[in-house]
Amino acid sequence: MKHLLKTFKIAVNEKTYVKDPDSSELGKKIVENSILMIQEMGFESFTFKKLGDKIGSNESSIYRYFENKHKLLLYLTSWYWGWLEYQLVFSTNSISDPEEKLEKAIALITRPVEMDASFEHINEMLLHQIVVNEYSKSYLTKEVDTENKEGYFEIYKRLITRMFEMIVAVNKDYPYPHSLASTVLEGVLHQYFLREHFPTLTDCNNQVTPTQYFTHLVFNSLKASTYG
Amino acid sequence: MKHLLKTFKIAVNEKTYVKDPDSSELGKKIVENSILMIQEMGFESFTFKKLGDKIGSNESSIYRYFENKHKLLLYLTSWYWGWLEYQLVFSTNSISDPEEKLEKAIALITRPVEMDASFEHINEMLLHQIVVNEYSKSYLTKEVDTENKEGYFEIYKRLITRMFEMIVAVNKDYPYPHSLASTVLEGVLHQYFLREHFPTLTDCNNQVTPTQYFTHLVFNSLKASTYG
DNA sequence: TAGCTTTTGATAGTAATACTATTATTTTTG
DNA sequence: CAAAAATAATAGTATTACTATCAAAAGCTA
Repeated sequence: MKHLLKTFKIAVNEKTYVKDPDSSELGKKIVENSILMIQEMGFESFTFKKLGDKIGSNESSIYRYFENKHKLLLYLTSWYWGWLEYQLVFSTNSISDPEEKLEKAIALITRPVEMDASFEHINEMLLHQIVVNEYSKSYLTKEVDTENKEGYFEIYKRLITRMFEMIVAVNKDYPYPHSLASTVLEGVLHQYFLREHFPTLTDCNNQVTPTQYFTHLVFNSLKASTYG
Repeated sequence: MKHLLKTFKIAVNEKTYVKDPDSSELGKKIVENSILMIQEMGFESFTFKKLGDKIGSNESSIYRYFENKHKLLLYLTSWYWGWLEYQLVFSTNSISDPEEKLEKAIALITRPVEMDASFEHINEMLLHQIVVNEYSKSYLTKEVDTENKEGYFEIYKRLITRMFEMIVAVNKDYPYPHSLASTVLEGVLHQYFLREHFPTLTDCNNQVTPTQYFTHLVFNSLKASTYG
């Protein structure tokens, strides 16, 4: 995907970082290599000490950018959702037919991630893997309500709301548009996870895409006026 | 729910424990109080040391029952899925009509949990909360493939397979029965979570139940022969 | 380019976690 | 009652997740 502006920036909640990692080389190195390391060793094993060693920098320097690894995860995943939202808006904006628009939106949200050369220090495909494997951990915490109030999940919520609006535009009488939107957003991560680790629990594989499954799911839910 | 046999026992993978917690008073105390504590403070803050203090027992004694808290979580969640599976089989067994059977199955899986007096040391409602908040963490790990091979997720997989079979029995031409089954099982936990922490992202509330939403979702997917 | 500010690095230190090992004590049971 | 099993107590280790302090380097500015 090509951007018109070279200086285009994904805006994430400023509370996720102490110092904007986009503002320095070290900051970008922290983000770039944290993506590589979290994907490689998993969020649990990942530490700022190890990251410091890897980038030839000091643990204490990393703490000047992110309070802790939880906040870093919030930063990375917010960035991902912001990036996805940008693509969603960009590519559905001009479509006026509601069904076509929703179909396009589902395709975009469920498709395999492609690299985006606009952000040199971010490997979007690895970041997608991180979102699949770790995103739930960012909200399945005792602090979720506080953090929600502080706006850490705004982008994700906005994305779901956009899907909600597109669903309503197709069928204003469908009774569960919020739940359907959140099911798709969360469900697609789950199907990608299952395809990798529990292939017998999903139909998604080399022949069948998550896009086909979720398109079928959503449109048949919306066509129906019976049941429930 | 009443059982005919007082000695009825949910069978979980023996590898989850070092010594069967059902085999002693201390074991039952560990299980009972770990449920209370994990629900209260969250899995991350929960430690064997704190549990030991709470039950007036020693940390080292707890290690003789469970290798670590991850294994304890696998034990607790496996127990929950085993308990749910038992209820599912029990209450759908006698139903011959496939649609009615599937409808009953969805209702059971999506309904709010009721207490079961057969297991005195287990608070099923709190355990359900734990499954909602922590289950993903048991498989979103770097060890998932090894642990899957070792059978730690067998009961959950069997539950999904049972749902899969019921779906196929209703419509053998539906192209995504595995994905639909896994979406319902995982999605219902998610909807319960959203209802609690992100009410704007779900339609489930005091008026609308997860059962209604998922019943609608599944049956309209199965009725359709078009799309996708 | 000297001098000031900002950034980064190095070192040290703390409380807690997640264990393991050993030994002592209590409880069970044959 | 003795032996075995279970539990408790204590100590110890490596690692984590930080915080604090000070030194060095880089950048910027008069």
